[in-house]
Amino acid sequence: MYKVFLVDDEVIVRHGIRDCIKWEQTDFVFSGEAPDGEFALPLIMEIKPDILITDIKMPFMDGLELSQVVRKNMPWVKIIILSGHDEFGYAREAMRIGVTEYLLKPVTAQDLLESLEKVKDLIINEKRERENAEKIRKQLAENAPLFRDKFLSELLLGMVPPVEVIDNCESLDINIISKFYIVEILELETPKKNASDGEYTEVLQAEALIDSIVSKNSEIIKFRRMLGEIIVIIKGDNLQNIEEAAYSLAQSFKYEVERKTSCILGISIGGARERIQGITQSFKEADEIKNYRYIYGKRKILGINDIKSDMGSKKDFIKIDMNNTYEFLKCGLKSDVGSFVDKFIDNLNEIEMKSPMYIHYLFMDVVISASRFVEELGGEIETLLPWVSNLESFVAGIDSIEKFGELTEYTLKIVLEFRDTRVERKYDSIIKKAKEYIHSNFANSNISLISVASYVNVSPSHFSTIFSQEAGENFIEYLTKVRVKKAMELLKTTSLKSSEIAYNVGYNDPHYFCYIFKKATGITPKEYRSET
DNA sequence: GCATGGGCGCTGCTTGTGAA
DNA sequence: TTCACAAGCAGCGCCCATGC
Repeated sequence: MYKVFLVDDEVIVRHGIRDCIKWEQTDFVFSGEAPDGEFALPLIMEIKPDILITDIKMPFMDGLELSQVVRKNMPWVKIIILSGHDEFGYAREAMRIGVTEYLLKPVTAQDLLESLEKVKDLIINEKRERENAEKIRKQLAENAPLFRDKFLSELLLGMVPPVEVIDNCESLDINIISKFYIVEILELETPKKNASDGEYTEVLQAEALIDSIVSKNSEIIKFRRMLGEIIVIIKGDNLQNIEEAAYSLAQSFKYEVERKTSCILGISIGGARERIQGITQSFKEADEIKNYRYIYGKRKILGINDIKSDMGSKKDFIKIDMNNTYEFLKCGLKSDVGSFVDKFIDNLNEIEMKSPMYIHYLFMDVVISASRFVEELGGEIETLLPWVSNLESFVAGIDSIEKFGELTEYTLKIVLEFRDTRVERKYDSIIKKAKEYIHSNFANSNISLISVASYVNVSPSHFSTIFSQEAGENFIEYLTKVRVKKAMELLKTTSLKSSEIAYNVGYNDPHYFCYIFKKATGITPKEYRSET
């Protein structure tokens, strides 16, 4: 019910409104009346009505003055002005004050009820908007850690304009302002192969150790980009000090993590850069340095200065187009493998890059291209070339260009054979596209067979049939598998409640999520989280 | 308060069939 | 080969209850 308070100096008008409307048949209750503004004010303060109906011309305090005071002290009260003055000045003043309705006398019960209904709708809408805003605010607060990581990831990639960076940092309580920045990428690896061996626990323990170091230094912003990869942004006012701080910090991380856990920690350090945009530049350098860790060793702390000489020779290095291998795998013939590899080796001779380090690097690139290609065809490179699972030690055995040529030829032939066995599967591209769509949208609870079928331009029933045939499982089974896998990751790597994880992986009902999780894994989310 | 389980009903998915 | 249609069934969300 909405409380209505009436102010009018004419008794007849007051009684007319009070008695002519059958208040009990409406959503309104007549909560009080007064002959002028001054008399009305204390009553309004006490009764706290939802709607105030007031005449304009009254002794002591008129309707506009009263409206002004009420708007100031009780902004939620909606005001309906009754006036016998059809003058623009009054209406304009009423609008300036924020009066909701303006009615000209004489007013019938029907007119007033219509106005009251309009005001009621306004109150309901405002209430709904307030509730929605509160809900959104609450959700934002709950998901703040996720937003923080997402925002910082985008900052690294240069996707956020500087003005937005500062605004977002303020709202996320991140102190970003500094003269210089250095980005470090920390990569954690465990010797164990799967989660059940306690890999997660080891990685989480290592992260906790890194956290304890970071928490002692206010000049560091740290976040997790993905499981096992931590980004550290170091701030500093002085070029020399910030570089020293970055190396010293990296050593502290490495010492603590490798002494207290079985994790291997590799650290890539970008150059010191000025301005907020410099964070992206420093990150790009650190990211590039990551590639060199395959050459220099995974356990190393590598900075931009450590590899500058090698980066300089890259202009020659790029003469060998890395995409060639991938393109050859897509279109080449088995009979052409020999000549393709010969051409590759000729290029190597031409640019005089015969050191084992570069040969190892090139062979790795061949394997990476092959691996990418096989995966796109739905296969696994380890099945075709078992030594890939121990690539580093395998590559270390390549000691000449001849050996490199021999192994490259063998690798390409195996992958081409595999490719030729797959060409018969004509739905591969549709299934692949569908799976990619599912992986990008599984968190959306509205994803459905129909939406995916529409995305790949196939009718739902036909899509359902070919998906089951080609993927070996039906659409729902696949979607559930993707969701449960993500949920397992979130359970182990975040402190989100299981209900929040349910929403994050696309289930609107935490209970149903729990049921599905148990069905898929044999244990409940809670039991899974507490497992070590 | 949160996680989980049981039950119920609606919705959407799967699958078989037939037509274009 | 692709699609539409229909029947049956599983998925999903909601409500209520229980245990921690």
